[in-house]
Amino acid sequence: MLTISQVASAAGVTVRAVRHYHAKGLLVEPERDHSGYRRYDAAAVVDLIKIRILADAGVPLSRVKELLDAGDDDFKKAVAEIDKRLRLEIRERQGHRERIARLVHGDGLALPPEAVAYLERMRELGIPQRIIDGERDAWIIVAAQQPQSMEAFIRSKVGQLDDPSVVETYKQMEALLDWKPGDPRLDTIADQIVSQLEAISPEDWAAYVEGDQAMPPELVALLDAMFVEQVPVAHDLMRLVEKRGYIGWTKLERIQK
Amino acid sequence: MLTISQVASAAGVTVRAVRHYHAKGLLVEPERDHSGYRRYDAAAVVDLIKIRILADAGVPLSRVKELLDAGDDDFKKAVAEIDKRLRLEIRERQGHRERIARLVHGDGLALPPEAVAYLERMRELGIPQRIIDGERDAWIIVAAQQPQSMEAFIRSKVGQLDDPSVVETYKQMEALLDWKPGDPRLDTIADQIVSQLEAISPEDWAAYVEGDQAMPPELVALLDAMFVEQVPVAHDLMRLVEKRGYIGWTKLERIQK
DNA sequence: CTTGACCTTGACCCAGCGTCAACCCTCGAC
DNA sequence: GTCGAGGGTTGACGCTGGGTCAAGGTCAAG
Repeated sequence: MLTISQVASAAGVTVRAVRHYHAKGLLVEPERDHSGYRRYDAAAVVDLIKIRILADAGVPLSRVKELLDAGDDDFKKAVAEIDKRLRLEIRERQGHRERIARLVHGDGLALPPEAVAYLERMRELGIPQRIIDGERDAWIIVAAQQPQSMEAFIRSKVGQLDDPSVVETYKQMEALLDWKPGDPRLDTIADQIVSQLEAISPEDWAAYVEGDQAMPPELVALLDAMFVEQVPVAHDLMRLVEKRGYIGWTKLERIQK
Repeated sequence: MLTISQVASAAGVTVRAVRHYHAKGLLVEPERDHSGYRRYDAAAVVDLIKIRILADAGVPLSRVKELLDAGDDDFKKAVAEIDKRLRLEIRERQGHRERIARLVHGDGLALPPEAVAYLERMRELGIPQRIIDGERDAWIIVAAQQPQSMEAFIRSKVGQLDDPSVVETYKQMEALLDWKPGDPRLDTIADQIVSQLEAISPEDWAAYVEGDQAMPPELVALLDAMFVEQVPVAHDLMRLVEKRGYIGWTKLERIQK
């Protein structure tokens, strides 16, 4: 006859756990001796091991209880499902490994490789770090909300970097970060931006509109808000661009005149 | 400016979680508007996404807090450790998959393949199921306590099944399960067992002793107790065998005369 | 002005035990 | 016999990461 600490150590669990299983009805309470101590037979050890195998596999104790007095068929089905969950959890963890790896690598946050490449490209082209940081934060938010469309979004942006005047505008943007609302130099910038938009060929424009189509309006609004928030003159600039026939920022649209 | 539900949905978390992160000091409380509502900027979304990446990877929130304001080096070290844990968890789950698979397969419990093979061999030899069930339960307990030595233990037992008289004794054991203490037929059984022990060659006996060496005494005691518990005449039988010069059951030792 | 959707804080609830607390029981040594 | 160490007993609170009320204050639209 075994005491509670003996069954517990034989099965590799704690005394507290054994009592917990009694309380939950997973393990039948054994006889007590004259002094009220629980007295176990060795079969209890086997029962405990069964319980641990299931519990270790992540089965909630309430479910373990059901399974212990389930038929052979139900049991097999349940085990198949547990196995499915385990496989899923393994895949999830593999995903988490990738995501935390991206936290340290390169741009220090969770972005898919194509986005990292895009930001890298900007750096190569000499675009100021502050601008790139702003872009990065925007992409992080996009990646969190529309991970499956990231590739398409990036594709529609990456081509623009081939135009030297676009790169030039990005470079000028850094100074603009510190301007105060009402700065007269904004007119020139607005002219530049609009002339670049006008220079886009109709096919490219169509592709661009197509690519941004998938971006939900509230995400566009959020990104615009980020811009307005972080750049004091953003609001002024957007109004100037609007006067010249284009509305928005993240997603620019031609206004009907 | 964003409300709490807007940042929450932008980052893919619940409103409750955002407030929880404030309470835990993970996310700085933003300004409140005139009515006491929290007002967020878009940077909070990026912060939240960072938090989620770490938390999803299984990092406790208290640790996440430390990591958020840790230096680059410490952060990298921490991420390396998180990754190590994730890999470990993946391997654990793979182990759990095997163990639950063994729960349904074959002998219905978590035994390594060599033990399953041993029990299978017993069945082939026509040894009664009740005896095999008893063996199985014993092996389960051994496997739980000394998983690394299972192979050695099994090896030291499996050879014995090649002796037809041993198999014969096993077969007679079934009837013995139902005998009452004091049964006169026990003398014959004890004689049989002892004559089998005497027939073992000195080398085999040495190998047998060697193999059982690794089994800790308390485990031996537990298995003996199991035998005594489940077989009413076990105690009598052990005393009869003892009179003939051998002590124990799970692990038999010659007594000095 | 009302309505319904949001916001606020505070408090309780869950698993799966760990960890006291306060008390009783047993066993071996003296 | 009695003392102390080391079992056992029940009961209650603690921890994580929030979910889920509750009881009210606000906001925007009709």
